[in-house]
Order: sequence, then C-alpha cells, then structure tokens
Amino acid sequence: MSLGGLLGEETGAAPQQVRTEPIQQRSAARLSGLLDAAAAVVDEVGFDRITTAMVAERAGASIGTVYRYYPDRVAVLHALHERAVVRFRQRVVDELSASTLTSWWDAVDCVVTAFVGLYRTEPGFRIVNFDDRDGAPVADVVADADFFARRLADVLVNEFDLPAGDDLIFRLGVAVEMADALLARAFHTDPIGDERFIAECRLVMRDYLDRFYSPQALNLLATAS
Amino acid sequence: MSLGGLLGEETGAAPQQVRTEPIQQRSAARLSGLLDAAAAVVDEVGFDRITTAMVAERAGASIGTVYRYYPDRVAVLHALHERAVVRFRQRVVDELSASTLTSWWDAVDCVVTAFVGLYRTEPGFRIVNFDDRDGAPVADVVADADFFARRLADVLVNEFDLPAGDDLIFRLGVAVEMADALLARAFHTDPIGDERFIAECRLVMRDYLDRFYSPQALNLLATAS
DNA sequence: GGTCACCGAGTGGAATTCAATCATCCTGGT
DNA sequence: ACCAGGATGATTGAATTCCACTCGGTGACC
Repeated sequence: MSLGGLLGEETGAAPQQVRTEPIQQRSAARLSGLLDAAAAVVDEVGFDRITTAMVAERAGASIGTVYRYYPDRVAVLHALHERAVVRFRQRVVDELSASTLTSWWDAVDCVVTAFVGLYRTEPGFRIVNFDDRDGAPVADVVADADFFARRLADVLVNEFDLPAGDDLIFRLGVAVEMADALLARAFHTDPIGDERFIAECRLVMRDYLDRFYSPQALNLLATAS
Repeated sequence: MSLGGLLGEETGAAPQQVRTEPIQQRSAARLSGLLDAAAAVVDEVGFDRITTAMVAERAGASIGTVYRYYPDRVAVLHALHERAVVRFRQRVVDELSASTLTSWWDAVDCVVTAFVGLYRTEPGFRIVNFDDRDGAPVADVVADADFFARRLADVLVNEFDLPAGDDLIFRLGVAVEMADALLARAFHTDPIGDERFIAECRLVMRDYLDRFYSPQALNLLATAS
C-alpha cells in the first residue's frame, strides 16, 4: 500500500489533486508551503489527528487558502502522500545510480535503503502509510501497489534477466507488502528506526525472492524447460 | 499490530475500557448489543466512517447510552478490537485442540487458519487492523504485539522444544507483522479473501521460520553448542 | 480594470455533555 | 410473603462544542 505506487506515474485518472493550478509564482510557494506545514503537523499529531486549521496556521495562511488549493482535508493528505512517493522515486533512482549493481538483490536493497532514508529525513514521511479507506475507489490502492510491482518487475527483468510474468509481479507485490509492514514497525516508535527490524526486512526480502530467483532456482527453471 | 495482542491477557494497565461496569443484566446485553451494532457498521462503512449516531441507532439505543459506556468514539473501536482479539484467541485454542500437531509448523498454520476463519465469519473483524495512532500510549501497540509473540513463543517452546529466548520472540514478532500485512491484503477487497495471498502467507511463515527452526537448523545449533 | 490570492466570519454536521426521566433493586414495615 | 418507596442504575435527547468546509468581501498583481 505505502511502498505501493512507487516508481509509478500517476494512475491515469488523476483525481483532481489541486483545485487551481498556480498562475502566479507566489502561489507555487504557498502550495509547497502548505504541504510542508502538513508534513510537520503529521509528525506532531499523526495524520488522522490533523486538522485543516493546524495546517493553515502552521503555513501562516488562513483556512480559506487551504481550501483554495485542496477540495477537502483528505486531498491534502493525498497530495502529501503523492509528494512523498515522488521523492521516494527520485531517491530510489539516485540510490540505484550511485551503487554498482551486481544482481537483482542489490536493486531490492537500494529500494529498502531509499525507503529507510526517507523515513529518517523526510518530514511527515509516515504519510506513505496513509490509506484512504473511502467508499469510492478502493481499487486505487490495489492498482497502485500492482503498478509499483509492475515497474519494479520491469527493472528486474530488463537489468537482471529475471523471468517476466504475472508470477514475478505477484511476488514483488507480496514482498512490498511485507517490507512495508516491517519498516513501518521499525519506525513505529523509534524515529531512527529499529535496526533489528530493518536488517530483518532485508533478510526476508532476499530469502523470499531467492526461493524463486536465486541463480540456482533460475538454473532449475532453465533446465526444466 | 492486529495479530499482535493475540493470546495475551489485557496488558496490566487496562486503560478504562468502559466507563461503568454493568451491574444489571440488561446493561450487559446493551453493551454487547452496542458492539454488535458497531461491528455491523464497521462492515458497512469501514471503521473510520463510523459515527456514534450510527452505532446508537443500529443498537436501538440513544446517543447518550453509547457515551454511558464508552468515553468517546474511538473507545468503542478499541472495545470492538479487544473483543475481536479475545474471540481470535478462543478460535486459536479451538483450532489447536482440534488438530493433531506434529510440529511447530502445524501450530503456526492453526493461527493463520483461525485468523482467516474469523475474517470470513466474524462481523467487523477487520477492526483488528485498527491502530489508534494516538499520542498517548503508543507503546501499547508494541507491547501488545510483543506480548503475543511471547505467548506464542511459550507454546512453541513447551510443545515443540524450540529454543526459548529473545531471538524466538523477535522472530515471531516479525512473522506476526508479515502475516498481518499479507492477510490484510488478502481481505482488502475480497470478502472471501484472496487465496493466493493466504497461501503465500503460509508459505512465507514456514520458510522464514524454517530458516531458524527447521530440524536441520536445530541440529546445527545443537552440534555447535 | 480585471484577474489572482487571500482572508476569516458563517454554516452545517458530527461528537460529546448533562439534567431530567424511567427501570430495577433493596429495605424495612406490615 | 407482600408491598411502599427511596436509592441507585440506565436511558434519553436537546443543548453545546468542535471542526470541516463555504463564500462574499478585500487587497495584490499584471
């Protein structure tokens, strides 16, 4: 869910994130200022205790300004989530290009590293755990996670010759779900992140995927076919 | 978090779940009636869309009655969560005694089976995923999960001779976190539960714990010491 | 002068309180 | 045994408070 959506472009029907596209430059600053304020508030009170008034005050704006840009309270959270996802994507790219990758494992490791890094440095990053259990488009979350799994699958297929297919996507989806849970646990209390859970997350990722995609497993697949 | 707390007695400082302990028998019925109503509403609108008025109306009571028993809205959710956990514990016990257990794996499997069964039959069981990101007692959730891991560890140590210790408890905590995430995913959309995720959950549990507690791994441990 | 931004009192709905009322239990007198 | 009637438990719903969200009015930019 939270790791879900990573690497993905907006899902086709971007649900009108902002009401008004900023025309003047000052409003662009307002917009990011609002998100910065929201991020700070998220760190202080958590994202379900957040109120529009808090965000406005923290941003040095008035309630009306918040509503000028966002249709409602959750839209702010969605936007913050979106920004966090974008920054995460960027971080993953940075991490990948800064590392020498010798196997798919290194790529997966980079993803974990990026996620952990942002948890530590990006204000309000816990927003990635925000899941709108709304009535309307529940499928969005699933589609989101699925989309990320697909993108990651593409990378692993193209760069490391993993066998493409629905199985790979499904397993990456499972891996995302598990990593998400373990890292959320690692940072649930500890703002630095409990190293034990982080390390165990890396280990689980590797073991789980190794079952199917270790060199040995791949050899077996190759000889069997 | 959600599987967390299973098998555990209430954490020492039970945070005043109900305002008034029921004295007369009719109020006991009221209390469970309120929870039944809350469970139904949870299934209909989800546990963040729930309103006290909905619960009251569904239970055939008035708003005031809800507040007689619960200090606020989230207290109702906490109570429902608590009841779900209790029923889960019972189900695990039933499941364990109804099965012939030949190894620790069977016990773990029973836990998964019990969880899945309740997801399918217990109204509002998704409340187990309710995690109050409140300011106050964040430690409760952690302590909760830890407590469950301890209890499960006790069972596995006593019944199947797994090596006791903090490592076992930690790993069970990790397993709980992962199972929780995968089963929540399985039931996120599908009310019957996506079998693929359920099966993968069982597989992951076994593989992960096998790494440390398979007969082979235990033999290595024994010979090494 | 005409948009673009912004403001903040006002509106409405949901959460929560509380004083009044009803139901049940208890006790002592017959 | 029975019952009156006070004490305490239980219920009610109108009133209050809090918060998301609207909108007509005021300046800022171009």
